[in-house]
Amino acid sequence: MTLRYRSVKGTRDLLPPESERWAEAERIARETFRSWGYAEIRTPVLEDTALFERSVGETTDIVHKEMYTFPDRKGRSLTMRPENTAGVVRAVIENGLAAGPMPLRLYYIGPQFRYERPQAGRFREFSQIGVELFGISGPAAEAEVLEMLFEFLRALGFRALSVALNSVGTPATRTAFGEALRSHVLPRSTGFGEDDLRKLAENPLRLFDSKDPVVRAALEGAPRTVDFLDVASRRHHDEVRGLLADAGIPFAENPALVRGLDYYTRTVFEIVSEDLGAQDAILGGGRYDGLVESLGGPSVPAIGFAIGEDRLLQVAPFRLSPRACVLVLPQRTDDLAEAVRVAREIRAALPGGCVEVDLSARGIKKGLARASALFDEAEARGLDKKGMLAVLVGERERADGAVTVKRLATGEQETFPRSELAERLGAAREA
RNA sequence: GUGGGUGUAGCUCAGCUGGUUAGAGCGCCAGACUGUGGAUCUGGAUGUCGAGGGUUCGAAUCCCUCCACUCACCCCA
Repeated sequence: MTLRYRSVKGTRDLLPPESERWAEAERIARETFRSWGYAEIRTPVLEDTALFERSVGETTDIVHKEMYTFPDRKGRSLTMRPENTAGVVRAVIENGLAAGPMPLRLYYIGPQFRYERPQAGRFREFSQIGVELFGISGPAAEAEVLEMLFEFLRALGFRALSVALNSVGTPATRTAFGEALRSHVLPRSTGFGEDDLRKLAENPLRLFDSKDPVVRAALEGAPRTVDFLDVASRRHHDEVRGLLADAGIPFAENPALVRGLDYYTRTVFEIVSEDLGAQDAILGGGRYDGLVESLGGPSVPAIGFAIGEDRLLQVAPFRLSPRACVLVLPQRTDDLAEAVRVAREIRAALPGGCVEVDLSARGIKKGLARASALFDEAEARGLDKKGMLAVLVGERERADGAVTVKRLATGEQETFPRSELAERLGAAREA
């Protein structure tokens, strides 16, 4: 099959009923975050390329080789955001929010772009649901953000997830740790690939992400980030763990956890799922106390996380709650106008349900056959199977000012005056 | 960027070591059937067999190149 047009590599169409699940997950996210005092922020997809080079880190792979960067018509270098924290921080500074009352609580939902080879769970256009909390340097910030996160995950039906936790300390401890790590690995680096040698030279922490057995072996007995923490970071980390335990949040220390973005300080965390492929991280986050200042704002501490919405939805156990559904079947096109009026009344009587008119008006038989097909798919489409009704509008009904209501699950049906429609359907829904 | 796998109808796939008009099931449309369902029967539409080139009397089938999809590395959500 040779299609003239197809979606761009790494992008995809989200079709019903999956698109309905996304909408529901986003609704739950908004409801949860709002109840904790977080408000939505929407920032542009396009930003100045330098913003990401400065924030995400010039030695990271994201900036190195994964950005959608291009010159606009005036020759300015623009980039489609590979993540949303940098844009949020830029917006917070630019609009004066960083100088306003703290804490500042924000969340976002939207598409992000990275120019990578697609594979299971990884796309060039993907969506993230993220949260950023500004202005709180104490461990209460970690506790709040993680407790809210777990409330959201539980609302999506997750039960067994645990968050992996580590501390990368301050930039100073990070540098010291990097040096120590390099001295440990360098003598054992024979057999390293080109990429790993580059990482060793530029950003040795990143070696922890490697799946190469040679690298893994070289990391045996390597120093750990926690051993290099300054006193304050050490205490901060201990307090975070205490607060998480108090809040009943399942977590596990992971000394090898090093996030891929350079701006993290102290706390970093992530959650992985066994039900995904090789790309198993469903969310990641951490503290970034220096980022606001380094992007030209005041010195404001901050913490946040980003959930990969595509991966989240792939493994989230929740299902759509069933909706009542009514199909109005005109016998012939002559009956269509009346059927549309009947449907209008039913919509008013059954808020939150769905009412469909069979616009093809191909006769009662075909209409009911179609209704049956819909009935079969009801559960997959998130419809309330038991409550599905067909409303027949034909010659006889119009002559008598009546409608016929048929319950699809049982086949029982009843004809009654149109004036009783709302009342009868209300009762039928209860039954 | 590197490697593996796969490309035949809307979907799932069959098509043996090359053989002439390219198939099945499901789905779709119509009729049987102008007022009662998931059934049945009949008919119909949709394919440059991923694309281009080569070998051959003859290619969906063999060879080459390219493209797309997919999985993994890398990296991350």
